[in-house]
Amino acid sequence: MLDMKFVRDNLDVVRAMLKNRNNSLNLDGFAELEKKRRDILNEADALKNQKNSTSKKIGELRKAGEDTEKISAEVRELGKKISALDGELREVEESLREILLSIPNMPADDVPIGVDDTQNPEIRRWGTPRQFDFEPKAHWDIGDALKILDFDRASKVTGARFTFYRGLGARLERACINFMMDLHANKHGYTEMLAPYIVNKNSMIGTGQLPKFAEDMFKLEGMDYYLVPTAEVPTTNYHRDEILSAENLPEYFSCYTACFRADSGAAGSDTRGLIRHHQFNKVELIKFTKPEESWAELESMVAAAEDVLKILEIPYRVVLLCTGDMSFTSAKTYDIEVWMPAQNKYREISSCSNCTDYQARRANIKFKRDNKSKPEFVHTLNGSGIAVGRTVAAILENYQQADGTVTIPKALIPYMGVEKIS
RNA sequence: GGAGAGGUGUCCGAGUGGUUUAAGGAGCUGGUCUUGAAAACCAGUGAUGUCGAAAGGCACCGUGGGUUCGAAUCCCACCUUCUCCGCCA
Repeated sequence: MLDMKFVRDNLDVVRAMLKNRNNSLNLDGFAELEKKRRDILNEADALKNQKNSTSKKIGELRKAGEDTEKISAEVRELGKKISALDGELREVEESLREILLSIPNMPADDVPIGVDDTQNPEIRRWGTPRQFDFEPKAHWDIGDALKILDFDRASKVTGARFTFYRGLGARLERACINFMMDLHANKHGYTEMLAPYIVNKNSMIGTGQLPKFAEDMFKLEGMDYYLVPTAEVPTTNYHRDEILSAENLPEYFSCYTACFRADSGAAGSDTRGLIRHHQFNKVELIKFTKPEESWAELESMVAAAEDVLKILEIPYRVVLLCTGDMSFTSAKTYDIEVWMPAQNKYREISSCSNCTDYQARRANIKFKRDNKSKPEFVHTLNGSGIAVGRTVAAILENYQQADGTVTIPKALIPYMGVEKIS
């Protein structure tokens, strides 16, 4: 969330930001509420001060054997006033917090203002889309023909938007996970992590999924537990309510999890294939950095994610998300879009964001520059490194052959044990 | 799942109702000594959050309630850690 003082002193700036993000949140009344909070707080604190010193006096009087009945009654009255004020304060603070939790992060200055994904500038392209001398098939048709993806049985066993991988299809998914985890650990300096797939409510608030996006999540019945929508949630919350020391920053983690998204709003698009599922695999990259380092760290995080596609030799492009297309917690996001021959277009396969101090403030993650200095909020970054199911889809489409077989990218052959799927 | 024992500041650790503005260590900062360092000694510091221009105030001893003029200390609930037992991939 944003700093309350910042919102108070920059209401117009925040309002303009909301507009750029297509966010309809109304901030009327915020300033009044914030003032009310301080008024109540000051009044309550003054009364508490009076109460504390009087109570101390009672102790002394008792020791001296004097009667304290009258003065005790006075303090009792004070106590009543104080608890009334405290109750009022709690309500005001809850309302303020609710508002603050609903305000998205401030986009960085170099993020273009735009309405939707048609206004995301392309930053760079890598690789040349292959020229096919036959009509390239969609990955779901390839997967079906090779009997390595089974959507029909998944819908019987569970429902729509799930899949079974089988045989070399299952192995290809697993090979991609292992290849990505090894790459980030060995080459890019990330500490490997395996995290819980279930997190509590405070974690979901910490990274910004709650309270606003509850309908996108799978919640466990009768508990305040949620299936993780991304490894960003457990891994960023790893340091929730902690004060880190500067010498350990920046800290890099890579974490594979299955990801679970209810995504009810997205029904209707990408109904076929691996692109939009309720459960998918993803290798996530997370960084905790000092504020002054986070922009450079974002660039190197995108580079690490791009490296996956470079080594797999699949064409892609990088776009910078405009204000209207950015996620709630992000100050700046690059998407990597992979080339999908059958659809003849680039499709999102990674999203790398600098959340600046926005999540750190929600999750209370700080660091100290040295022993004497005051704690400051860290900056948190997260990025897909990369989405595994979509990588498999991209491999199937980009590496398909005229005879219906799929060759395996060189880097994955050691993980697969075979050179093609037939 | 059952039984027992715990959760105190950066760390160790004392503290069962009123100089606790949290003892005492360790640590950290400065100094003395030393060629330099260590050790020793002296002094300082003592978590974090919040309101305030500042002085200063308020909150905070796992979390949330309660009792009391006054709670780290008493009561209740919850969370969590450890030990033992049971079950189990």
